[in-house]
Amino acid sequence: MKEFIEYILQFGDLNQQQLDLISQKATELNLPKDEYFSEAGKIAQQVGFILDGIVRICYYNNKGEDITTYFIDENNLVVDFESFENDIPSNAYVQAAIDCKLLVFSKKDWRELLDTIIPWEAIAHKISTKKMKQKVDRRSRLVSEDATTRYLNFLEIYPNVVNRVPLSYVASYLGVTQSSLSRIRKNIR
Amino acid sequence: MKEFIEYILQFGDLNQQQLDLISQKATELNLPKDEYFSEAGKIAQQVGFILDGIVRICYYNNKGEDITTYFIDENNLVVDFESFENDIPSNAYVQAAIDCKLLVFSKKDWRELLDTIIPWEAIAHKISTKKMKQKVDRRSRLVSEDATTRYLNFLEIYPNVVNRVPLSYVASYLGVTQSSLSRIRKNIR
DNA sequence: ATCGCTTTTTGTCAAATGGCAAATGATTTT
DNA sequence: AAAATCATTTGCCATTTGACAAAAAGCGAT
Repeated sequence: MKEFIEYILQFGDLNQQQLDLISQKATELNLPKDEYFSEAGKIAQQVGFILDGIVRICYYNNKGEDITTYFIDENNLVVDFESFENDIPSNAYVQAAIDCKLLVFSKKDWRELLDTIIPWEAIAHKISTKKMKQKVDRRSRLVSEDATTRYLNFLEIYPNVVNRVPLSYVASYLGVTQSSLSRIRKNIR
Repeated sequence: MKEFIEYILQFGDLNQQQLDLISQKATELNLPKDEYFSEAGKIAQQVGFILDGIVRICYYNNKGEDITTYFIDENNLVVDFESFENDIPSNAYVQAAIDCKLLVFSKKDWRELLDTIIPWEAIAHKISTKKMKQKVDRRSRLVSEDATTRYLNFLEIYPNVVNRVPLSYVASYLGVTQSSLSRIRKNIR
């Protein structure tokens, strides 16, 4: 819980009473590898914070290939805000890439926090904006680089991910085949 | 102005008095081709709405190449919300890809609207979330497709852009060289 | 129409990447 | 430990794309 408190205090000030209220709403959730946190076509029902593990965002392209578009690791929020806030179906899967331990807020509780804690909305908004911006920037920089540069960039951005998830997830994130990525890794060594 | 009113009413209800107030704050701006609406390293100072023209978001990668990461065309908002709201430097250029006519709100006026018109914040938030989500999705889908598919997809998403901006902008957006894109176009015909 | 400039197309060749299949390695189950 | 299963690496060849340079096309100013 401490990690989450620290996380949100980066985005705004809250007093002890408010922090206690937030703590009360959080529940722990163990999400085993391969299970979904939320699914495409369904409305996101919860906000999560990763205490331990790695989650990936993915979808199936028109060839039916499973494409990872993002990784989220420890001490970060997991939520499709657009789906969650507006009650519209998400267009991506959020799946545990490895066994995860999450802190979870239900939509009901999250909305209660919004109503009760005045700065909460501003904090949530800041987090959401910052995270989406980060995602746009990261993915934008994937397009115009060669595969090796993309991989090196990936290592910088996600130092704690590469050796914990299957190669195929990283390959689809980078937009190369698994065999190409394997060769790229060989050349770097 | 009518276009802008219609645009924002998609995201929430406002009465006539509120709409008038908004109209008063808007000023028209002609932005000639190649001029910047906002620049990397500087704090975004205004919100724009494109009445006519096309704007592109771009940056320089570590090889010094000019990379377009996004196009924005008529009847859409132009703003780096993260920079604008938090007064932090932007990391991208926003440039007129062709001559543009914009509706512009200064930061001061925009904040006055936030203070005066209660639903304004929620509307701005919805727009910002939706636009960023769209951007993430569009760019995500660029990585895992081959160049021809990416181009066809571009045509669908930006039917009004392709013949109005230089080929080189489209090429860097798609992550291919200008000559490759030229060949791809030839093969499609 | 012509000149000068920019943009786009094309040619040639080299390098990067993909597709497929087999081999190797790692992990789990029996 | 052996078998079964899954993940990763490698080989081979075809295809795509990039790099570079030259030609062609488009466009505005005169």
